[in-house]
Amino acid sequence: MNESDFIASYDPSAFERPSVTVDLVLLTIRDRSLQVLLVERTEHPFIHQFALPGSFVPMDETLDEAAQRVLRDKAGMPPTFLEQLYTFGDVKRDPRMRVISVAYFALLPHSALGHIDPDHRDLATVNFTDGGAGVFTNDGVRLTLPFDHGQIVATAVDRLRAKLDWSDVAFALLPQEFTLRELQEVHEVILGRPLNKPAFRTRMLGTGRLEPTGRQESGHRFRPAELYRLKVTQ
Amino acid sequence: MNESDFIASYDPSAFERPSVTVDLVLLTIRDRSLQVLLVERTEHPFIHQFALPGSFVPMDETLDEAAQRVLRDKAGMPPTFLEQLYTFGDVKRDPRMRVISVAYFALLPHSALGHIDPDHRDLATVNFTDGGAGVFTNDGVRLTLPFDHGQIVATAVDRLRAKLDWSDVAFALLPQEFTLRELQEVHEVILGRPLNKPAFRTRMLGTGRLEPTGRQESGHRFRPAELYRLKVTQ
DNA sequence: ATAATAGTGTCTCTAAGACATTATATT
DNA sequence: AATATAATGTCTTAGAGACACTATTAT
Repeated sequence: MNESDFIASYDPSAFERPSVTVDLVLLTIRDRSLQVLLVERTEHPFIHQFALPGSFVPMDETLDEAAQRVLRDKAGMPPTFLEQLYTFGDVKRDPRMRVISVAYFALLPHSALGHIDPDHRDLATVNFTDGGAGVFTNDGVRLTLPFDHGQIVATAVDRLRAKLDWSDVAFALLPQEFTLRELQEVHEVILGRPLNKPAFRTRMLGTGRLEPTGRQESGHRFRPAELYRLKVTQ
Repeated sequence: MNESDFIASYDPSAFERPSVTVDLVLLTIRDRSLQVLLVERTEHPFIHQFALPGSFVPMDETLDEAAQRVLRDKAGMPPTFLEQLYTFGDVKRDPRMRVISVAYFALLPHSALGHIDPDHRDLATVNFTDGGAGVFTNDGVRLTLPFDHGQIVATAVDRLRAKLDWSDVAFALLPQEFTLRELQEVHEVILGRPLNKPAFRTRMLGTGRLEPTGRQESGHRFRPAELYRLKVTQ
C-alpha cells in the first residue's frame, strides 16, 4: 500500500477524540487597573455564570481563525493584539466530556471597548488584583470562574508581565497616540509598582520606536504633554 | 432541565471533532551544537522519513501525561525539563485528517541520551544551525521534516533562547555537577556567540543559585575547575 | 618547562534610580 | 498667582565588556 492509498483508506473515526475549544482572555486597562472581559453563559454547564468567551473549533478553521472569530462575535472588536497563550487539557476540566481548550490572549485599549452595551449584561469587566491573580466584580466581590478559567486568566497576566519589556504589549493597551505619562501608567499598572520618570523616559525614547506627532494633549489643567505614536514596523 | 440532567443527556458525538496529538522536541547539546531527537516513521504518511516523536492523546490522559509518556516510550528518558511549547492547528497540516498538535519541549544533557542504540535507527540526532533554524544530519545534509515539524523545531529554539537568561534551561542541558566553563559553553551554543568570561562568572555566581561541591573536574591536561551544582528550589 | 585553562583584579562604559530644577499649560 | 505636571540635568550606583595578570594541573 502506498501513501496515497493509505490516506484514502484511513478511517478518522477509528479512535475516540476529544473536543477542542478556543477560549479568549481579553485584557484592557481602566481606572488604573487591569480588566478582563467575561460573558454570561447562556447554556449548561455553569449557566448564568460569567466565564471567558469561547467557541468549539470547527473542522475548517485554524485555531487562530477561531480565536479571531470569537474576538469578533463575542466582543465585536477591531483588529488588535491577539496571540496564542497556552493549551489546557486536564481530563475533567469540563464536566460534560473531554474538552481541550486552546487559550488565546488579546489586548485592547479601553476606548475601543466603549461601544459595548453593558445593559445586555453580555460584558462584565472585572477588577484584577495581583497576589494570586483574583478576579473581582466592579463592586469588589470576588468571582470564582467556572471550568479552569481562573487559572487561564492568571496565565494571561503572567504572560503580559513577562512580555512587557521586550514586546509591544503596552502599546496595544493604548490608543494610537499617547503621552509618555500614559505609557508609564500602563507599565505601572501591569507591574504593580511605580517607576522612575526620567529613567522611563530615557529608556522609552532610547528604543527609537517612538515618534513624536508634533501635537499635544489637551483638556487637563496642567501643562500638556507631547503626543507620541509607535513607529511602524521599523 | 437542571445542570446534572443536561450533562447526563449531553451527546458528545453531536459535532465532528479533530484529532489531538502531542509532538515532542527533545533538544540536547553535543560537540558544541544543538541537537534534536528525531525518529523514523514506521507508518504512512511520510513512512521511513524522520520526524518528531509523538502520539495521539487518548481520552484518559492529560496533555502533560501524554508528553511524559512519549518522552518515556520513544526516548526512554529519566525525568528532566519538559514544558508545553505551542499548539499547531492548521487545517491541512496532516494529509490524513484534521489533527491539532500540542507541541512539547524537553531538554536533556547529552550524557543521558547515551544508552540509546543508534543501530536501531530509532534515534537520529541532527545538527542545528541558526539563521532560519535548519535541521541537518550528522553528515551535513539538510533535512526537510514532514508535517510542520520544521516550524515546531524553530519555535522550540526560539523559546530556548528566550528563556536562557531567567530560567533553569541551561542547567537542564548539563549533568548535575558541572564547571563554570561548561555552563558558559551551553550559553554560547544557545546564543550562537562568545561571552565574556569574568562577566559571565560574576553574573552566574551573583545569582546565588550555584553551590560549589568542593570537588574538581579531572581528566583534562590543564588546571581542573571547581564543580558546581544548582541549589535546590531556593 | 610547556600548554592550556582556572580564577581574579582593574578600567571603562552604559543604564537606571534618586533628586532637583525649569518650563508651561489651565483655573 | 496657584497648581499640577512636562521635560531635563546631575549625581550615584550597579552591571557588563575588554583586557591583563596569577595560579594550577597534566604532559
